[in-house]
Amino acid sequence: MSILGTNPTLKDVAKAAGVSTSTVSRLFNNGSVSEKNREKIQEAIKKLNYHPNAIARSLRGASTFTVGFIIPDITNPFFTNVIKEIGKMLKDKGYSILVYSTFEDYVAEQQCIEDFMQRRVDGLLVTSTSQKCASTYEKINKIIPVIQIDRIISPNLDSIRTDNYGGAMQAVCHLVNRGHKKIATIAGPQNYTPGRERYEGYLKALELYNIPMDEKLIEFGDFSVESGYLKTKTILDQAEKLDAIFVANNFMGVGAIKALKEVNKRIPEDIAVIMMDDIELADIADPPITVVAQSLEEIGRKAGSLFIERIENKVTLGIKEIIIQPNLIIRKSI
Amino acid sequence: MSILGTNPTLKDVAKAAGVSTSTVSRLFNNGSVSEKNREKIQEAIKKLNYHPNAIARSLRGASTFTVGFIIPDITNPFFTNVIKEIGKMLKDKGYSILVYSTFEDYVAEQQCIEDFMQRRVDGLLVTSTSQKCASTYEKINKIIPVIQIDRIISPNLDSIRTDNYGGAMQAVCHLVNRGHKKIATIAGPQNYTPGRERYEGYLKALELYNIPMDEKLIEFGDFSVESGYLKTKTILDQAEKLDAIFVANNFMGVGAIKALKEVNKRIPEDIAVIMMDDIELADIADPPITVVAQSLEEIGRKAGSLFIERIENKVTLGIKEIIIQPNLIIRKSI
DNA sequence: CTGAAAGCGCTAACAC
DNA sequence: GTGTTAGCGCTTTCAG
Repeated sequence: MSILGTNPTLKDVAKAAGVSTSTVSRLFNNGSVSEKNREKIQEAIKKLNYHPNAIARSLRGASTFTVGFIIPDITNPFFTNVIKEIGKMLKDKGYSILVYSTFEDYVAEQQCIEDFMQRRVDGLLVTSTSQKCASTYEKINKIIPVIQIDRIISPNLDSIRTDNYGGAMQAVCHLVNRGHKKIATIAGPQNYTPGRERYEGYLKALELYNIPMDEKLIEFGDFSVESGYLKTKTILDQAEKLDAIFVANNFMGVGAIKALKEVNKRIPEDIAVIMMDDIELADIADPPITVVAQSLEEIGRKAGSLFIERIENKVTLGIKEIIIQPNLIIRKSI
Repeated sequence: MSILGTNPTLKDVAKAAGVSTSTVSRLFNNGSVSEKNREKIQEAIKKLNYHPNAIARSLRGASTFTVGFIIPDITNPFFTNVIKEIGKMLKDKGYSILVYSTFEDYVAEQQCIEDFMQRRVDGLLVTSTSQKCASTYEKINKIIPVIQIDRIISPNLDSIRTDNYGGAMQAVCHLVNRGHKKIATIAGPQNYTPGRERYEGYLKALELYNIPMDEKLIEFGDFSVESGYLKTKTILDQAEKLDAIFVANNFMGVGAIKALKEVNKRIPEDIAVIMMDDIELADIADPPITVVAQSLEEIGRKAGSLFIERIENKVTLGIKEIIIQPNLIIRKSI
C-alpha cells in the first residue's frame, strides 16, 4: 500500500508492468495506451497499491487543484455554509478548498496570502479585512482568479455579495408598513461593504417615507452579540420614543433581543425587531424572529461556478459583480 | 512580483545575487551564509519578488505541512470550533488544515482519504462515518499520525473525545436531584461513540438511583433537529407519565423544545429539559436551556498538541486516548 | 502506440 | 562558507 511504508512511484509501476514510465503516465492523463498494456499497468497499480503523487504532478504541471479561501472566522455560519456549497461544486472538478481565518487581523491576512502564493493555489476566494489589501489582490488576479465574497475592497476584481442595500430597505419598509415610525437601527461597521450598504438602505427607506432621521435612534456596532446588546441599551437610554429596531446582522440581533428582554420590553408589542441574516434555532427563540435572510447556498454556488469559469477560460471577460437577492422571512418579532 | 507573470525561481535569485542556488537555499534553511551574501540575496529576493515554491520544497523534502481533517459536516459548529483551535496551534508550526466534509457518506470518505494520500498530507484528523474505515486508518497510521476526533472507530489509534458517559450521567443525576423520576431520553445513533456512550450514561444514572428503565421513555434519533422533534412527539404520545427529558445533543434538543412548545407544555414546569452540547444563542432561547457542554476549545487544543507531538517524535509512544470533561451549565430549563 | 530523456524548483550530499 | 551535482516523482516533447 502506498499508504504503507514507502510509497511506490510511477517508475515502480512501470517496472512491474514491464513498460516505460511515460506509458504509465499516459494512462493517468487520458493518453492512448494499448489494451494489453493498460491491463498490465492496472494490475501493477493494484498490486503495488500505487497512489499518484499529487505534489510531483503539480510541480510539473501548472495546477495544484487547490483554491484558497481567506475568511475572517471559520466559526461563522455564514462562511461555513458558503464553503459547503463551493466545496460541493468544486469537488467534481478535483479542487480542494484550503481555508484560513484571519480573525480580522491584517497581518494574519498578509501571512495567509503569502502562504497561499507559496503553495501555488489555483485561485483565491477572499473576504478581506482591509482596503489596504486591494492592490495586492489586484496583482495576484493577473495570475490566478481572485473573487471577493461578501466584502468588496476593489472594483477591479470579481465579487459576489447579497443585495445589502435592497435587503435593508425591504426590512425597514416592512416595519413602516406595519405602522412603525420611530425606527432605530443598530448598524454595522462602516468600513466593510455589508455594514455600509445596509445602513444606506435604512437611510433610503426612511427617506422614501419622509421619516426624519433621528441620530438618537442610530448606533454603530461591530456585528458581535456583545455590541448589539450594548448599542441597544444605549438607544433605549437616549431615545425619546422607539417603535422598532432594524438590526444590521444576526449576531447583533441576538444581543439586541437580550437587551430588550432584560428591561422587560415585549417583542413586538412594545418594540418590534427585524434583522438581517437568518439565525439558526430561530424556531425556539422567543419570539421567533423576522429576518431578511441571505441565500448562503446561492452565494456559494455562484462563487463556485464563477471560479470554474475563470479557471477554464483563461481569457478575461470583464469583471463580474454578482448580487444575490435576500429573502424576507416573516415570523413573530414584527 | 512572483505573483505576477511567471514566478521567479531559486535559480533566478541566485543569478541576480551572483551566488549559487545552494547558497540561496541555505538562507531559507537556516544554513550559514556570509553576511555579504545574505544581503545580496535578500536584495535579489525583494527585487524579483521571489516566493519559494512550496510544491517543489515538499517534493524534495518529506513534508507538505498540511494536515487533513475529515469531518461529517463543515457547517456543524462543533467542528468549526475545534478547527479554529487546532488552526491556531498549528499555524505557528507552519501547518495548514485541509478540511473535507463527508456528509456521512462512506464513499465520500474513501475519496477524501484517497485525495489526502495523493496530496501527501503529514497527518490525518478524522471523525469517521463508518467502522469499516478502521483498518484503512490503521494502515495509514503506520506512515503518518492519525487522530480520531469525537467518534472512535478503532482502539488502535489515538483519540480525543468528551466524556460522554460521565456527561450524560451528570445530566440525568441533575434531573433526579431536582426531584424528577420519570425521565425520558432522546438518544443518539448507537453506531457512533457519542450516541452510544451518552445512552449508556443515561442508563447508568437511572440504575444508580434505582429508577426502573421504561422503554416508552426511550427513543433513538439521528442527532438532527427533525428527529428530536419527531421522537419527542412519539414519547409524548406513548409515555404514561413524563417529568423530564434528557436529549443526547443540541440539535435534537432544539427539535424537542419545538415539539414541547407545540403541545403547550411549559418548560420546566410541565416537563424539564436538559441536553448535551451547548447551543449558540442560548440566551434568547425560551427558556434558556440547561446543558452539559463539551469544551470544544479544549478538544481542539489537545488535538493540536497531540498532532505536534506525533509529528515531532516519530517514535510511537503507545496509543493515547484523551477524554475531556464536559461542564454542566445550569440555566432555566431545569 | 511506445520509450528515452529532459526538465519542473528545490535540497542535500559532496568536494573544495 | 560556497559551488557542483544528483536527484525527489512526474509529464512531456521527440524520435521511432
